[in-house]
Amino acid sequence: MEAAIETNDGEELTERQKDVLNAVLRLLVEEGDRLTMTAVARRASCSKETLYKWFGDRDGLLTATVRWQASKVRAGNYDRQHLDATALRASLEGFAANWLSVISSRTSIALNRVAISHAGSGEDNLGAIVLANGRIAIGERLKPLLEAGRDAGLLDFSDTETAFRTFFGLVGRDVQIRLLLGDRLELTDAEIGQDAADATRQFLALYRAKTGAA
Amino acid sequence: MEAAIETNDGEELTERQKDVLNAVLRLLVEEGDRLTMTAVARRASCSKETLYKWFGDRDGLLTATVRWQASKVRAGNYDRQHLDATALRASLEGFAANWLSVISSRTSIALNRVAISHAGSGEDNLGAIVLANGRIAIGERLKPLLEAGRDAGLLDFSDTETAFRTFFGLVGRDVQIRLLLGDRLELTDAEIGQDAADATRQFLALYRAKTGAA
DNA sequence: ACAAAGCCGTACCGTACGTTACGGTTCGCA
DNA sequence: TGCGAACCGTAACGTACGGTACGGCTTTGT
Repeated sequence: MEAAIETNDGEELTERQKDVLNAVLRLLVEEGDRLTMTAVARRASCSKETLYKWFGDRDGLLTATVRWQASKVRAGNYDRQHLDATALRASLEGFAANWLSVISSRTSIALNRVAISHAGSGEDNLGAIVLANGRIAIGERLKPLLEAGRDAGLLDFSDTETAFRTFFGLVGRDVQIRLLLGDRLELTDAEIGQDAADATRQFLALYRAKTGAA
Repeated sequence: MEAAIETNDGEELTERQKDVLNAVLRLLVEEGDRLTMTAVARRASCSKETLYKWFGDRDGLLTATVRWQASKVRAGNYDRQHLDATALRASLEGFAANWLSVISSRTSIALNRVAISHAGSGEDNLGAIVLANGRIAIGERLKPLLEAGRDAGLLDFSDTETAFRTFFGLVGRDVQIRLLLGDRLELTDAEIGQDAADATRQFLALYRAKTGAA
């Protein structure tokens, strides 16, 4: 029940197809889920016939778009050999800041909205894809860091998943739900950095090993 | 920019109208946002003409439904005169458990989904209503408790809003976004109680006054 | 150079659904 | 008892949009 099942793609797309999906992304940000196939065709300067040939139907187009965006976001894992308290803190802050900028981006908000809409309308895997490339992907990337921190004697926890979920909560707090519900909430880079630092400080206060260094 | 603006209602509804809105709620849970006016009329055993006379149009019906549910959920504030460490912890756990059962209820998930969908589709206040009666309402009810805890020397923080958002994050973590995206995640009462206790313990670890009691 | 394939733009089709209209029935009230 | 208002059930209307068909243009391969 982990990632990799829903992430097998983003490639085998021609440049033209990527252009089309980028147009869908822009349209999704502007119009939300009410985008029409006609609007997509006009924006992407392609025919509807081509859309249907390439992506099957409307859901196929949305699915391809979500996968395409996911493949663009996928970042490298933070695995370093030398981990001290300073490096751990910096890495955690990096994760937190990155996550906050992702969830507060217009693209992420739009994609989560459409995925949530579809999750409410019967059988659909858009939600699973977004989940696999959001919440789950960040978890898979962060957990090795947490365990490395524990191996280095810097952190103390028994269950990695639980520790990760705490970090997730401390970082995200109410940001995502507020944005999804339409709350105006412009996060500047400075605020993101501050929030990331605060969340990291709180996380370390909860999970720093008693015998660890400062 | 606080509540009370979007909450002026839930009343001046006849019993028959409440029945209709309850039917909408049930239908919303079953069908999601794709519910049709015809389906509502059939389920509620009323005519479409009546629906339009009472609620104006489809959006009016949804808005009335969201307000009606909000008016049902509104709970009393936790204000007690005698607050010691034990009572504070119990109250926080109560808030946390209550919040977790709300956001994991099928009704809340359905309503948040439709509100989020509409927030993505142009001008709409469904999101604002849900926000005002969810995230903001719980904040308004919890903040007095936090400040009472501070006044009693049990808690230490400078900004109430920030402290509340931390508590919010520790309690909710990834639960709401996972449920909204369609993740199967059945929370039993026992798990909710456990999670509420854990979140409260972590919150107190972060915000307990240095000079306070155990 | 020419045929075949791919694609653009547009017109077209079918359906679902929001909204309105209307005949028939019930209920409150004088 | 009779009248009007409210309401139910259903039929009908108009539109928006997903999906398809087709004529013409461009590219590719031989």
